[in-house]
Formats: sequence, structure tokens, C-alpha cells
Amino acid sequence: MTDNTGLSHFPPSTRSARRGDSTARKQRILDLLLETGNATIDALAAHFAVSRMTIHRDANALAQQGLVEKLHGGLALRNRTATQKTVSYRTTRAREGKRAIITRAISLIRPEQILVLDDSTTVAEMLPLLPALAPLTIITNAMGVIQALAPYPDLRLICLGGDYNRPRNAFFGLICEQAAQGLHANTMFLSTSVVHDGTAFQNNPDIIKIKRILMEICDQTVLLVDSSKFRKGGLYRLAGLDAFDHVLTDAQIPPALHDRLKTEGISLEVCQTDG
Amino acid sequence: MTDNTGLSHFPPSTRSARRGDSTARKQRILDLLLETGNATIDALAAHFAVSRMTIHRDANALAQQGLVEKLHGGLALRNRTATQKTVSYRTTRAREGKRAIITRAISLIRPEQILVLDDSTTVAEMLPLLPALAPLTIITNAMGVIQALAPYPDLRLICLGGDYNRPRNAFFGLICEQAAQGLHANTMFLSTSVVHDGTAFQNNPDIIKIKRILMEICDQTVLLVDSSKFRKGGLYRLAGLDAFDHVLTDAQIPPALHDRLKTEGISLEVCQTDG
DNA sequence: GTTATATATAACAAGTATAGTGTTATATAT
DNA sequence: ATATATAACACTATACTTGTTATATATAAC
Repeated sequence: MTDNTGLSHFPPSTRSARRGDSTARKQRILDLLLETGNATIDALAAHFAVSRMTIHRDANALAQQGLVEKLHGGLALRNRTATQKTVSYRTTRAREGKRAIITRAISLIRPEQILVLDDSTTVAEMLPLLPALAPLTIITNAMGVIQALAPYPDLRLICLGGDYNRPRNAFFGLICEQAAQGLHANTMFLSTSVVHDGTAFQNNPDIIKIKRILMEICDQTVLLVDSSKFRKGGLYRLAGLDAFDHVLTDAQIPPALHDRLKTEGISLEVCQTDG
Repeated sequence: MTDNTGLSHFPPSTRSARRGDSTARKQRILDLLLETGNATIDALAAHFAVSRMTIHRDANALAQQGLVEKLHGGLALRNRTATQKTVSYRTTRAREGKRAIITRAISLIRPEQILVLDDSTTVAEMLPLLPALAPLTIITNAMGVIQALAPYPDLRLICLGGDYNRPRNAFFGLICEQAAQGLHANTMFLSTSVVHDGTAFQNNPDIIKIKRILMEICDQTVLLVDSSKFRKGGLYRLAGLDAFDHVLTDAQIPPALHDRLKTEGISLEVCQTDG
């Protein structure tokens, strides 16, 4: 039976397919949806210069995984609280000041110690420096800490379990709190969203609870707050700055604020970038 | 440039290749070696009716995995027990059987349920299929489960914390056990190293403890054991097979063993590959 | 409520990349 | 000197991806 479909009349190039394109395009569709929230099948087909059917197939695959929702004529991101937004945004905020703080924080650590690390981006920047100080025991409720330190056999890792919180990539809740209560540690390194009026604030009550418990079970607490954190805002009170054994910040802190906190007896330490 | 190699003078069938043949033949080479201990390249080439070169390539791949040793003119099994244990060996061996088991296991899940997943490789193969069944709540002590399911917002993830065990990429110990004791779930899916004498065995006492606790807090337990698990070995007794509500295996289970277990009242289910 | 239009699915065909294999030529080991 | 191992190339079959058409289904219009 010879060609009677008419397909062969079309130029071959329109039917070409490079292997592996499909997954790359699906990823880019997700990227687009992360910005726009939703898109029509036609628009995507035009954007990628492929047929509607191809987008349909991509959409079906993504819907199968539960990542997007197929609507009539288009598709929408299923849940916008994806990790991308919060994490990447906060990460790129005040990096250079943080480095000085990290350096000072690391200097407080001695081998064989038991450390508690919270799920903040500031503390996350300490992680690459920890294997050099092994052996250490690390207690944390942050997935990222476990993942980052898992390769190093001289670090003992203890994870506080609990309900997985996607935007923070960490565990919270009753399980987390009970696990923490049964432990003891030497030093806790933590950060907080906002500091003002001599008080550390946070926006999420679950985070407050676990941080308070962890502070209690530690001999010593070290608060890492780059100067951008000294501003208004923050819904829930975590603790007064006098509750911390060390409060590390960077040179950008306003001198007036610095002096006032010092006269109030806060263990404030301004970390300078060396070199 | 026209044909000057002489290749085209040979009938095309001698150069045919069916995709996927290679891994099957490698498996059969291992099977042969498990009986004979060693074999010459020529003998293997004759046995499979392929060229020496093809056997060379197979042998190189197997040697790369450390399963066999290439000698001049032949190849020998490198370590009899190690080969039998090697993950990749077992993986390729019972893959299609596992798929049938996975499919059946998935069919036991209903949306809104609370599941417990252990840290076995068998259960790991279920993970990609879970987002489609959302919403679900997943309880686990396995890092891989959390990592694999983290992107899907309709899955609630609860991690049992504890001491991080690198080789298993999971959490164990007191914290893990205490966290588990405070929970309740609908269905637990678990696997085990070895099954014989109507009993499931494991090699690590920490694993036994957490698995027993998790079994207790679940309404229903489903044991996934592909037929390669029915063999001697296993140091610690986990539980009799009668303790599980479902015992799923594949069609390769010896009929005699199957009949005996059924007469003993075990809820044994042989999963067939559909299609 | 019925019709018209847009969108979704199913089925088929076609192109491309890849894995698998054999042959020859060259290198290495026995 | 001979047997065996590797490298390089050619070729095939298959799986993957895509486009087109035909059919079914859903939304919109009246």
C-alpha cells in the first residue's frame, strides 16, 4: 500500500524530532508557569514552535506528576508555593556582610562539639566550612543541612523529623518539638527574620516554638543577623537579644543602633571582613 | 563514496540487533558463571551465537561493575557471594517481577490515606507513581522518600528523624522510634532482606526495631518481596509472614513454596505483569 | 435546549537518536 | 608466531518524539 495519507507531501523538517527535547521543554514550561501562573495551550505551542498536540502531551505528563492542572484550553501551576519563590529571593539578599558573620561564627566551633543548626539561609552558608572542623555532631530540622553534610562521614547528623514544610525545606510541628526536647547540645547557631527594639522576631509561630525549644537545650546560643535584618516587621516575638550569648552582625549596622544595644548589655559583635 | 568495506555483501540478518538483548545476555552470562565458575570467550560466543567482540563488550561491562574478572581468553566470577548480593545484579534480575509487585501495591492505595514507607529499594520504585494518587500523607524515615516527593504539593510528608545512617540514607535510633510511636497510619509498605521458613528476616537490629514499631501503628501492612528474596540468610527475625495483611511477590516464586505458604494461611499474592 | 465552535483525545505515520552488533585493522599478550 | 584484545567504523532495529488527521468532547452562542 503506497502513500495515501497525504502526510508525505509535507516537508520532512516539520516532522523532525530530537530525542530528549521533550523533557527539556517540559522543564521550561514549568519555568514559565512559575512566573506567569498559567498559560494557554496555544500560547505554549506558539512559544515553543511545536504543535498543540505536543503541548498536550507535555501537559498530560506534568499533570500525571501532579505538578500542573490541565484546564480546558490551558494549564495552570497546581500550587504556587513552590520552593523557588521564597528561597531564591531571600538567598540573594545580603551576601557579603554575611561572609564576615559566618567566619566569626565558625571560629566559635571546636571539634567534638554538638551543634544545633536552624533552617535559615544564613546558617546554610556555614555548612561548607563544617567538614573541616570534624568530628562534630549536628542536630537540625533543615533538610538542606542534612543533604549538604551527608557526604562527610566524620559528621554525625541527627535530624529532627516532623511535618515537612516545603517553602522552608525543613521539618516542624509536634514530632519535631518532642524530638528536640529529648536532646542536649553545646552551641546553637540560628538566624531570624527581623530584629528591632532589642528583640528578635519571626513570622511563623511553628518556627518560634521549635527555635525556643532548641535554645533551651543548648549551653550557648549564637544569633546571626546581618544588618539588613534590623528593620521593622515580624509578627511573632522570638526572644530579646539579651537571651543570646552572641549576637553577630556586620559593619553596616547603624552606629546609633549599635551603641544603644551595647549600653543595654547585649553581647553584640560587629564582624569585619578581613583582608 | 560507495561501498568499499565489503560489509554489505553479508546478509543483513547477521548484523541485526534487538534493543535490550545486551542486558539479558549479560544476565545469562552471570547465571552460567554462577554454575561453572568460569568460561572462555569463544565458548560464550558460540553458546549465544554472537561474535567474540560482543562477548568482550559484555565482559567489559560486567568487569566494570566488579562482578567478573577478565582473564586472557576467558572470564571468571570474581566473588561468588558478592555477586549474588550485588545490588545491580539483583536489580536487573528481578526487575520485571518487581514492576508487577509495584503495580499491585499501588492499587491498594486510595486518596486521602496515610501511608508509611520504609527505606527499601523496592518501595523506592513506588515513589514516582504516588503523586498521581494525591492527596496523600506519607510517613517515612527514608531521606530518599522525602527528597523524591518534596516537589509535589499535594503530598503531606512527615519525616521520622533520628540518627542519619549513611549507607541506608535513612534515620534510625531512639528519636526515630519515639516519633513513630506517637503516630497512626492506614497502610505500611515495606520490604525485607530475606524470607525463609515463613519468616521475614533483616540484617540490622536498628532496622528491626523501627519496622516493628511502624507495623504496630498501621491498620494494614503490605510486604513487598520479589521472588529473589526467598532464600536462606538474614540474621534477625522481623516477623512471621502471617503478621502481614498482604504479602506481594512475583510469578518466579517456586510453586511448591507458594502452595506451602498458602496452606499455612499466609495472605500471599502472586503479582502478574499485565499485557 | 440546540447548534456552532473550540478544544481534547486517539490513531497513525514519519524522522532521529541511540544501543547493539559485526567486521576489519591494529595492538598486545601468550 | 600465534592467539587474543582493543579500536574504529558501518549498519540495523528500535524507542522516542513529533505532526497530522479524524473523531469525540466540552464550552459558547443563540
